[in-house]
Formats: sequence, C-alpha cells, structure tokens
Amino acid sequence: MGNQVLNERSLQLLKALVERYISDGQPVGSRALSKDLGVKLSPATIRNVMADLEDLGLLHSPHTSAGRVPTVSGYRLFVDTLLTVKPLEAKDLTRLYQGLSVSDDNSDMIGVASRLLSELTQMAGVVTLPKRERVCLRHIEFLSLSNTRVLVIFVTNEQEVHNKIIHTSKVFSPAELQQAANYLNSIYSGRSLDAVRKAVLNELQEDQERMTKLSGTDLHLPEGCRAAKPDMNKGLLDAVKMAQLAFDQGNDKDDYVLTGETNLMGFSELSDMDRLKQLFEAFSQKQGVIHLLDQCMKADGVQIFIGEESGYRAFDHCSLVTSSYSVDDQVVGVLGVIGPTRMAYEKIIPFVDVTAKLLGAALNPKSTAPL
Amino acid sequence: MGNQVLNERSLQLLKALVERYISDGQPVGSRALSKDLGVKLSPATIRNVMADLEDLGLLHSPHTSAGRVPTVSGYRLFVDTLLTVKPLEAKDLTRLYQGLSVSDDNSDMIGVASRLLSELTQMAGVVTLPKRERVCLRHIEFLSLSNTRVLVIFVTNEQEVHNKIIHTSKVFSPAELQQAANYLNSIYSGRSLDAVRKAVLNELQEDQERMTKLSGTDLHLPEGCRAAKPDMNKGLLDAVKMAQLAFDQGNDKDDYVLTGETNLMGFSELSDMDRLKQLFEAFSQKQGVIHLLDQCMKADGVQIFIGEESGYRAFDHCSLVTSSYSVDDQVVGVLGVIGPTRMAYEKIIPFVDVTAKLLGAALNPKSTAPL
DNA sequence: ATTTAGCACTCCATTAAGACGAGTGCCAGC
DNA sequence: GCTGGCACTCGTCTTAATGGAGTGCTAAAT
Repeated sequence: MGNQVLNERSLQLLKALVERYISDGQPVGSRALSKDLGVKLSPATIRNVMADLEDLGLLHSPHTSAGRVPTVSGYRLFVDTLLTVKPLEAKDLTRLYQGLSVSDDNSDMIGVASRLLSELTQMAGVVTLPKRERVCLRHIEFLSLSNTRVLVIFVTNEQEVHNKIIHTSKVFSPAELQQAANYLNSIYSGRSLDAVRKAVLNELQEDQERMTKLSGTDLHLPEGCRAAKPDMNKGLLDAVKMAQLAFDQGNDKDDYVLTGETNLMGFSELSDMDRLKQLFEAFSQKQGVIHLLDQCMKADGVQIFIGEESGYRAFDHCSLVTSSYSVDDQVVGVLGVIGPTRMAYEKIIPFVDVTAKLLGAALNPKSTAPL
Repeated sequence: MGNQVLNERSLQLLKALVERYISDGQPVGSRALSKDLGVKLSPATIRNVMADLEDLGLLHSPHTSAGRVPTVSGYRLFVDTLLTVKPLEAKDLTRLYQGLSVSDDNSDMIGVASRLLSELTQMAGVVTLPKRERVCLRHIEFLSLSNTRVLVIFVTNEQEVHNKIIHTSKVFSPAELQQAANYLNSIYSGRSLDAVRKAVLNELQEDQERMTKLSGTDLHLPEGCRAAKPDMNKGLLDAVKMAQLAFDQGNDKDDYVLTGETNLMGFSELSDMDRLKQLFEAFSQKQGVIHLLDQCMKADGVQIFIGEESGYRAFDHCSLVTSSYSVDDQVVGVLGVIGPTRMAYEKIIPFVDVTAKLLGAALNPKSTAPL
C-alpha cells in the first residue's frame, strides 16, 4: 500500500493525469493513463494509486464509473511543483513585442496588453490601470467652469490624463488658477501622487499650526516658508487646498480593462448559463475582481488562483493567472488571464509573465524621452 | 373568406396574439386566443383568421401542432399601428428623474443613463457618447511632453475632457504653446468642433493662397489678417496648424456605454450559447453597433429595429428600441434598450423616450450656470 | 356567407426500458 | 507489491410508447 503518502511515482501519475485532463476535458481512467505513462504499469496498479490520491483529496470521481478529475488541491500541487513551463512560441513572442513596443502613442497600452492576452491565450485578458498613488504627477492644470466649480486636469507618467471636478470655497479668476497651477507644478511635479497627497496634508497641517500660533498677525512671515510676499502666500495656500481636493482619497477609482470575455463562452465548464451570468456580472460590477487583483499586487511574479481559492463564488470554476507589472521598479498594476480551471497553465504562465514585463517596459517613462 | 385582407377583426386578433406571446413566451393557439379576446369567437374561426395572417407573413408556426408566433413583419405591424403605449409607472419616473437630475457633477451622465435603462427595463441599456463634432469647444490646452510630442487637452460642453497626443513639425517652448492655446481659445471657444475644424481648414487654405501670392515677401502683411506683427502672425499659424492636428478627422472614435448585458443571459430566446456569443462579440467589437446606432440618429424620436431588420446577424433575435437625445436642440447622441424580440414594447418605448429627454436636459449647458 | 362543431391527424414532449460501454473496486494469484 | 480477472455501478444513447396541445378540413348551423 502506498503508505508513504506521496512518493515519486504517485506524483508523476498525478502530473500525467492533470495534463491529460487539461488536454481532453474528459475524466481520465486508469487504462488511458497507463498508456500515457512512460513507465509500464497495469491499469490495476494505477487504480490503486489513484484511489490513494483520491483519499488525499487530490482527485475526485464525478461518479463511480467515471475516470478521475483533479480537485483544486490537485491542480494546486500540480502548478506548484509538477508543472514544466513551456517557453513561448516564437510567433507569440513576436506578437507581444510588436504590440507592446515603446511607441510614441502609448496612450492605450493597457488596452493593447489586455487584447494581446486574450487574443493569444484565447481566454479573457485583464489588466488593471496603473495605481494612481504610485504614479508620478507630471503636470496639473485648473480650469474654471462656473463659479466655484473647477475642473482639475492632471497628467501622470507621460501619457495618462485624469480629470475631476472640484468645488472650491471661493470664486477664483483664471489668473489665480493659473498661478496656483504654476506653483503646484513647480513644487510637486515629478513626485508620486501618494507623496503629493502626503505633502499636501502636511503643508495644510503646518499652516494650521502657524495660524494658531500667530493668531491674526498674518503680516509676519513664519520661517521655513518659501514664499516672499504675504498675499502670494495666501494664494499658495489656496493652491494647496485645491490640490487637496483634487488628490482626495476615494478619487482613486481603481479600474481595469477586460477583453475577450466572449472567449469564455466557448468552454464547456462554463456553459451553464447561470454560472456564466454570475461570472459576467462579477466582471461588470468590478469591485470583486478589483479586490482579487489587488491581492495579486502584493506579491510580485506570477500568481495563480485556482477555482474556489479566489473566494469568489463567481470564479468557482475559473482560474486566474496573474502577474504584477512595474514601472521604474515600482509595482503599479496587475495583469492576468481568466479561464476555466482546466487551462494549459504551462503555456499561460509564460504568457502572463512576459506580457507583464513588456508592459512595464513600455510604460517606463525613462524609455520615452523626458520633457 | 377573409378576402378583404386586413380587416379590423384580424388586426385585433393579431394584437391579442402578439400581446399574449410577449407575456407568455409560448406559441399561442386558437383556444387561448379565443379566451383572451373580448369578442366571442370560436377557436375554429380564429384558426381561419390565423391561417390568413400566416399567409400574409405576419405569423408563423414552429410546427404543425404548435400555436402561432409573430414574425418580424407581425411585430412590425404591431408596433407601428396596434400598440397601445403604457405610461411610465410613477416609481420608475421618479427613479429616472432623480438619476438624471441636473447636478454639479454630471461627469458620468452617460453611464448613469445607461445603467438606469438596463436596471429599469431588465435588459441591456446603451447610450452613445455625444458626437464630438456636434459639441461645443470650451477650452483647449497644449502641454509639451517631449520634443515634438504635444498633449492636447480640450474640454467640451462644460464637462467632458478629451485628450490626444499630436506630433508637431518643430519643437515648441511651453510659452509658445501657451500662446497658441490662448489664441485658439479666444477665437474658437464656444463654437462646435465641427465648425472649428472647418474654420481651421479655411484658415490654412487662405494662408496657403497668401503664401503663393506674396511668395517670399513675408514682411508684407496681407490685409484681412488680424495679427499686427509678422512674428506673432507666424505663431498664430503654428497654433492653427496644431489645432488642425488636434481636431483631425478619425479622431472621433465614436463610442458607447453598454450596461446590463448580463440581463440578456436570462432570456430563453438567447440561451443558445453560440447566438449569445455572437451577440456579445458584436458588443465588444463595437463598430457594428455604432453603425446601427448612427442610423437611429438621423430620425429623431423613438425608433425600433426588430430582429433581422437591423441587418446584423448577431441581432437576429434581438430588438433595439432607440431614441436620439439632443442638447440645445441639436441631436448629439442616441440611447436605447436591447432585448429579445419578444419584449414588452409598450413599456420599453416610453422608458427610452423619457430617458432620452431627461438625458438631453441634464446635459444641456444652459441649465448649468455658464462661466 | 360566416361561423361553428366535430374529427382525424401531426408532431412535440415526456417517460420507460433496454443495451452499451467505460471504469471502478476488490480478490486471488504471481 | 504488482497484475489479471470479474462482478458491479452508473451515465449515455437508442428505441418505443403514451399523452396532449393544436391544427386543417368538412359538414352542419346560423
């Protein structure tokens, strides 16, 4: 009896079984496996081993007289220790390179990456937009709309343009807005949004303290203040206040680009309409998916969620292969592929891996000429 | 014999049949119809009439011993002349009003409208983004990225921010860009993008003519030129050239917001996976849908495509109820509902109608205070 | 001249039964 | 510890039978 729980042979057998199941989609029986396996073993022996693997929770029989199918734990063991990753095919690599090459118009790199993933894997591709906090502010601009409504436009990382409407406490003239923008640009340009937010808060706090200290005597200039003239100083404070509104928390509506969802409609394991509906609803509600992807951002390198591991019902029959991508050695986002649990991990993993690296490179501001 | 092809009675019968079919989803037989119908008619008589209607191509039997189902022409006749539109229920109307009320942050009105449509009708809602050409330019801004790459940011209609990267023929300093923007803003602000594009082309053409006339003698100022100094004039020409690049054709990537696609997965007539896949693929490829919606923009008021009428295979089993929406008496976009041919037209039509009107009102720049 | 009742007929949907086959579990022998 | 053999299970496929909803046609009724 295979009392020595997981010997080499049973692992090889599990590997063969998973591979077979992934390529066929049919529960695999002892006979089929016996033929697949290099080692000469009779179906009966294999049945014994399979029974052991089933006891360990790595396999599962749909019913008495069907073959075995890997469980989530079975897949997990497989991807963690048994999998032999296949290098990308030349043509796919070329495709990725040409799609994600550093070009002048990299305005839709995220979309391109997502489309490439879905196109090449024939599953769904997903790419999160770069986390705003981790991204560099390049330029900020204010534009008066009406009365106290001000449109804030800011550019990050060479290409992305964001905008938001804020309400100011008083009415500003275009010149004042211009001045405020100039000031903010001179101080904060080039720093990460996160840093800017902190600096802004800090600034406001210091000001608060000064106010209390010098109660009323606003003609005296506190030291450490860069501004030369009092009225100027007042203007700058307004600028900082506006910056605070602009970079407010909650501003970061994380989002992602998902493509090739329709590819998922071909898979038999997702042919159940209710399941599929749940999955697509999760896609459009977004928050669940975002949360899941956020988890992947912590670790870098390729990460995999198999079936129920994700913790989201809608993903019960799906796997998610992700990798974070970095700009300037800083992790800014995640991309990945969504497909049925029964997917060709050994091919998908390198796809995701390479795409993440290329996307990071393409987004790198250093590779495009600085101002 | 009902030789007088479409008498009042047969029309009433058709109406009853369509209504019954819409609410049941089952082919409707003569007996059921006889009960539904106010008039006392035996099933046999009804059978005769139904046979006539079938000859006219208004009805169709799935098979010998099933009831009848309306054909596309049947539906068409129904919606065109038989339909009695039901007014919106109070709660739905309230919902629309509160969702589409004029608020300060109407940045995502389009999305809100789409969500409302899908939520209230339990089908898919679609709203096109306002046509750029028909929308007013409010402000333009240039931002130098690197060398000849310039980011153009322009705001239209109070709220929408667009951006595009253009390549200029020479390197401009920030000051030059600022000047160019100022000039363009002073001349073109408030005019429709379409008008601006034409004016710009005109300007360039005139300049061209001037150039040929005065070949080389650029010290002489041609009359009709507003600029006072030659170098200034040169700068303005650059501005116009940049404007041309910015408002280039092909820039108008028409787009739409589609929500509630998942609602479509519940309908039995779309439960066929292949069909559904085709439909969803059409949704993500967009161009087909855009073309279809564009057609609806020509006519104003509610417009309906039933099944194959749309001309797109993917929509064969769907109907599309649309209405254009206008800002400032100018049609700028289209919104609508997509669902199975068997939909409650009498309810959907007022939904679409009212939503279009409210959206138009909410987007109207006049209703928000001007600068 | 319509309308109606009656009747034979068609065709789908459901159910039941049987045959098939893939695969298992277990046992006894190698 | 591995293997062959064997009985058994269970899903799938095929076939046949039954029931019912609905039609088309014809002949009688209005």
